[in-house]
Amino acid sequence: MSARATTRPGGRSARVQQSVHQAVRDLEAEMGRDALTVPLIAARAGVTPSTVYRRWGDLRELLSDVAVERLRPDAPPADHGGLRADLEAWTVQFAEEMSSTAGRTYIRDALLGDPGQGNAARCSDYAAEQLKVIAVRAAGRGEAVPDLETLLDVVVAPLMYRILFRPSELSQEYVGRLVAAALGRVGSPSGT
Amino acid sequence: MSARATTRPGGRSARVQQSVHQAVRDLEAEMGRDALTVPLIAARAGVTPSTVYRRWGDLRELLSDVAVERLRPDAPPADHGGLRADLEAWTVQFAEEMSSTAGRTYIRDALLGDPGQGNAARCSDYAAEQLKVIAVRAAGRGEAVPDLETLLDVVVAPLMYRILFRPSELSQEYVGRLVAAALGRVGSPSGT
DNA sequence: CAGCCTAATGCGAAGAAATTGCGTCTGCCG
DNA sequence: CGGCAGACGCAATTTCTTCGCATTAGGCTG
Repeated sequence: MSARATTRPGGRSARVQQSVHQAVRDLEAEMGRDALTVPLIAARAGVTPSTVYRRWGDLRELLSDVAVERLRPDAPPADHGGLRADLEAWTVQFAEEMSSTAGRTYIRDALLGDPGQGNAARCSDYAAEQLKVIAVRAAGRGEAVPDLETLLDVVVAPLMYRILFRPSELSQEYVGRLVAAALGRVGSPSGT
Repeated sequence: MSARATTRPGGRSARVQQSVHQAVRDLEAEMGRDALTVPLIAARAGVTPSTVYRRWGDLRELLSDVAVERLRPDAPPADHGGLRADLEAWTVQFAEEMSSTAGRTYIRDALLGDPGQGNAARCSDYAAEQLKVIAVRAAGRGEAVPDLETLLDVVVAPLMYRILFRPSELSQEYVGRLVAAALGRVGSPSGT
């Protein structure tokens, strides 16, 4: 289980978590991610190392928590008036963010320090939520929309696979082809 | 770059690498992966910790190396007489191996301790090589075969995405659907 | 085949990080 | 207002990590 705020926003636990997360972000920007250590972060956050170890277990889990937080979308997908436009815009932005050096690092961090796969699932849920918004919006316009599972399989999965396993450029044309493939599968069966 | 045998098979370096790799496999089986430490592995391998640190840098990279080694296919894909049968058989086996607890751990280890993405790329290359064998074999029979990039996008990527990000069962029916989707895309454009 | 040369390993010490027990304090709840 | 549970600070201990130096194995040349 990840360390989430279990107390109210004003509580001490919440303050400590916020302070530690902020320390991670600051130090990451200042000295680079590989220079991070628990004692260093703790000192910057104004807490003792043992506090960090007790709450997060180890550095990997802490970084995983921070990374997931950074991967959370900050706004609903933009509305471009049509399913294809919405999908393409969202996918291009997604690909850019995730394939950047920082994005890849966050994904890897999120995947790594993650005993129960919970953080990885949250990453996927973020994408799924965004896609669902697009899908519902399109359905409201009366458009036929691909299944959510299909979108994840056809659009998101290939992007993430390339980002994680096959360092290569993700051209806009390629992204467009993925979206086209998804749109060609309206109504396809899904599920595992 | 990963620590590979740069000397001849009989050299001392090669012996040390083999010994350390074997120690990792043994200890992983005996005490569980989370109990592994560099000093522990070094002691079992009959070397000093500093040797391990010098050759591999840290525990993550060592585990990454061992994981990639374990993910290497031990045999070419079986020949079932037809493209669809070959693809389905290979994909089912791939999905089973990779979604097992051990498989997931190896994938994560391979991804993690990997500065230049080299080990992750090797994982992808393993799958690509196997698929290429199947594709060439089918082409030799005169069958129309999907592009290799398409196979990776449509078959491998969704499997890996689900394994890494969405802990769920991979039914044989689902695998069959992925293969069917790939076969329906014979001659599709590819590339990034 | 003998002897040198490079590179990797062993060893040991010093520094840093991780783990743990115990006392204290915060803040929630009766 | 006072108790109680959980979280935190502190400090000692253990373990891991890094580094310089000496040694040795194995390749390479003459």
